[in-house]
Amino acid sequence: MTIMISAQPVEIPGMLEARGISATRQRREIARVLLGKAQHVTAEQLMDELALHGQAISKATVYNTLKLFVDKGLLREVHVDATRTVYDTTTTPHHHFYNADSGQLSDIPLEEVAITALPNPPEGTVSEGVDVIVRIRNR
Amino acid sequence: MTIMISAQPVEIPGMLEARGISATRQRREIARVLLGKAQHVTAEQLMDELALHGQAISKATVYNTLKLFVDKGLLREVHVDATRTVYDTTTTPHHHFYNADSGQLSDIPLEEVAITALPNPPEGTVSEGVDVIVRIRNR
DNA sequence: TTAATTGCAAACATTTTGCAGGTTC
DNA sequence: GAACCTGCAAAATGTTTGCAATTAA
Repeated sequence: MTIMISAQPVEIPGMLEARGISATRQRREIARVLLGKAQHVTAEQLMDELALHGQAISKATVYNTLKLFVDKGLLREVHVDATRTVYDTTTTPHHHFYNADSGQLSDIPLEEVAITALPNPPEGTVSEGVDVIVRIRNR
Repeated sequence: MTIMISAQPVEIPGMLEARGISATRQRREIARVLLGKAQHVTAEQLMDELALHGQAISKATVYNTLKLFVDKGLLREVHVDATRTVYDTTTTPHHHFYNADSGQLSDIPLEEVAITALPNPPEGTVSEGVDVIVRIRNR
């Protein structure tokens, strides 16, 4: 049996510091689990995942950290379901399929959607971005 | 002072029955407040509005009725904010501006958005529709 | 008169908060 | 050692549920 003590890449603390996030143990752990691969995760799924690896982190800290990572541009929130917030590790602009049957989200690369007409934002406002959600259902 | 007792159009009960909804007092009242004009309303706003007209309806019934109206195609749910469900009285396909500062939603008519490329839905799924949300911010 | 509907209060689920104790620089 | 961070438990929010009383067909 192999015992893995802190098998995290050296890059993680650096990546956090680069965003002005001090790299505490909990934040490194969450970064290791979440970042580095494209995925959509809820707070609960993250807590389960952490617990599975014997790295349980309190609810408060998980929520604090998710919010911090969103503020610092490491994560994006996606709202498709009224009940929970999904955190998306892909922070560059892109779109989503949302499977209404399974609740699953999947990414659509930006270049696969072409929007050739859009109205101007109302007076006094500026556009921050466009989200396209293609609602799908199992056949 | 004018006392208005049940100043609702005759059409409402008919509109409800046409959808297989029996027209109870509460449902007629909610239909009267909501339907017939394009708007975006939360459950709480609806309850406040009803209370304001001396027609308070219990939370359970408001939620039951909103869900019923959605099932029967009189309303659409919109999810832009993690915390609450917004009910949209416009049930035909269209898109939205979402003001992240004020939380305000506004409609974009279908024809003002042109999408000229979209990927095919994943194997085993079919598309149910496309929602475009233009996130805006006060200048 | 039988089934459907309502309303209350309690239950739920997710997220936030207050604060005491720990950690970091 | 000062500021920041964590974790617990409790609070807050929005929504749902169980069930007895009421209303509708």
